[in-house]
Amino acid sequence: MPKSYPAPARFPVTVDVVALTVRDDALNVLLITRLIKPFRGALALPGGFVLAGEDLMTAAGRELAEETGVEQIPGHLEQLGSYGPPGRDPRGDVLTVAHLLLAPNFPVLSAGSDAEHAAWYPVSQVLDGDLKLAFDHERILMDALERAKSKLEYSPLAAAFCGDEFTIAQLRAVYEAVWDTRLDPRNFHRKATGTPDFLVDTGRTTVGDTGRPAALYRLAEAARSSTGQSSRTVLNPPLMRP
Amino acid sequence: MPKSYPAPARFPVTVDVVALTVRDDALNVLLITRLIKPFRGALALPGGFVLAGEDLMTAAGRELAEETGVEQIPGHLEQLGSYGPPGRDPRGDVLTVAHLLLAPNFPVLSAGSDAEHAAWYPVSQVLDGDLKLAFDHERILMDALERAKSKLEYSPLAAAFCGDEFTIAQLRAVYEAVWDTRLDPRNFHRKATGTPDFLVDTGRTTVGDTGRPAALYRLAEAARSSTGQSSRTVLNPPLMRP
DNA sequence: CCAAAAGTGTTAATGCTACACCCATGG
DNA sequence: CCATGGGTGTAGCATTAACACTTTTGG
Repeated sequence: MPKSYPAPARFPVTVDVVALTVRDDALNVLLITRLIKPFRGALALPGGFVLAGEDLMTAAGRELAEETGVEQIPGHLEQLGSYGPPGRDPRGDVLTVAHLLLAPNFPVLSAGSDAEHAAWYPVSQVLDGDLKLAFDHERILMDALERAKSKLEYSPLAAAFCGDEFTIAQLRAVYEAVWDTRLDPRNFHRKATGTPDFLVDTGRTTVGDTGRPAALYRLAEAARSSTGQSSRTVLNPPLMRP
Repeated sequence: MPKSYPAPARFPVTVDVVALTVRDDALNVLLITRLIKPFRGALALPGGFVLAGEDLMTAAGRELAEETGVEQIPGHLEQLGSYGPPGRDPRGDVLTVAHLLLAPNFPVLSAGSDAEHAAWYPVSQVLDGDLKLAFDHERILMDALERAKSKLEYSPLAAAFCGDEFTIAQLRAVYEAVWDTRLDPRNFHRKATGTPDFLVDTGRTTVGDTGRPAALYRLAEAARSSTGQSSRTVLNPPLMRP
C-alpha cells in the first residue's frame, strides 16, 4: 500500500452468491428477478452491497437470507473470486466478490411484490441460452460451475448438497447432476464407502421406498471441518470425472 | 445490488501479489520492506491501491512492476482471493484482492532508497517464524502456498516457474521445492513426458553440464492457453503429491 | 576409465472398469 | 413371486512405485 500520490480510489463493493442445489436430478441455481434500475426485470444472482465493517462471507450470507427469506442458510459457502471493477456495471466501477453456496434443496419463500422474487432455475436453461442474466453474472456462473465440478473431485463437498443424512444413491445423484454424466452405481458405492474419512454409516436405513432400503450415511467429522478456504485434499484418491 | 437503503459503503481496494519462484532448489517469495506508515520497516507482500477504471489483474501487474523495477513480469498471474475489509488494516476498512504469480527466478532491481526495497526470501523462513509479515499477509501467503501446491497436481503450471525451455530435472526441482518432497527422477521423467498435451521436445539439449546432456522441453500449446481463471484440468491423470 | 546425471525396462502391487450376481423390500 | 433398487464379488486392464540397468557426457 505505498505510492500514495494517485488518490486511493474508493469503490462500492458488492457480494454475489451463486447458490447451487440439486432438484429432480438436475443442477439448479438460485436467481432473483431484479426490480430496480439497471437490468430491471432481468434475472440475476442474489447479492448486494457490503456494509461498512462487515465481513465478506457475512455479507454474502446476509444478502442471501434477505432475498430468500431463509434465516439460516444451509450448506457450504465459500468465496469464488472477485470481478471488476471496470465495465461490468452501467452505474460505474463496482467491485463484486462472488461466492459459491452448495446447498440442499431448501425452499425459497416467494417474497411479496416489494422484494425481489427468488427462485431455483435449472442451470441447463442458462447454458442453453434460454435464460439471460444481468451484468456479468453468466460469466460468474460459469466460473462457479467449473469450481463446483472440480471441488467434487477432491473434496467431500458433494455432501453439502444433501441433508445431514443421505444415501449413497443420493450422493451419486449429486455427482451425476453436477458433472452431467452417469456413474456406475456399484463402483460409485464402493468408492464412496471405501474412501477413508469421508462417510460414516449411521446404522439406520431408508424406509417405505421402492426396492431394498438404503443405508444412511453422514459426513465424517474429518471431512466436516474442511471449511477453510485452503484445506488440503481430503478425498484421496480423488473421484475423477469420466 | 438491490435494497438501496443502507448507503452503499465505498472501500479503498488494494491488490497484493504473492510472487513465488524457485531459487537454489527452494521456494522463494517476493517481499518488500515497507517505508511508510503502518508496519513501517516490516516485510510485506508487494501491492497497492487499485486506480479508478483499472482492471484488477492490470493493477496487480502494475504494482509488481513498480516495486521490482521489471517492466514485463514473466510467469503466470492469477487471482487468489479477496480479504477483508474489516480488521486487517489499522487505517480502516481496506479490501485487498490477492494475486498469485508463479514465475522464473527473475532478478529484482535493488531500488534506490526512495522506493520500497524488494527481494526474494525463502518461504521456509516465513513458515519457521524467522520473518514476520505486515497486515494479514502471512495468512495470504499460506493460502497462496496451498493454491500453488494443488495447482501443480492437475495443471501444467509448474512450467511457469521455468523459463521458455527447461529440462525434466528442472521441472522436477520445481515440484520438489513447492511440495517439499523428493520425487523419483525416473518415474517423474516418464510421467512428465508421457502426459499428453503437456511437454514438447525441442530437439535441443543442455551442454557443458556435468553428466549426460538433458533434452530441452517447452510447454505444449494446449497447456499454454490454460490462462483463464476457470479452465478444465489439463494434466490427466494428475501428478499427485506423495 | 570413472563419476554423474539422463533416460529406459521390468516387475509386483494397486486401483479401476465392467459386469455377473445376490439381498431386501413393496406390491 | 416379481419388480426395483441396494450392495458385493471378481476378472481383466491400466497405472504406479521401486529399483536394476543402460546411455551420454566431462574430467
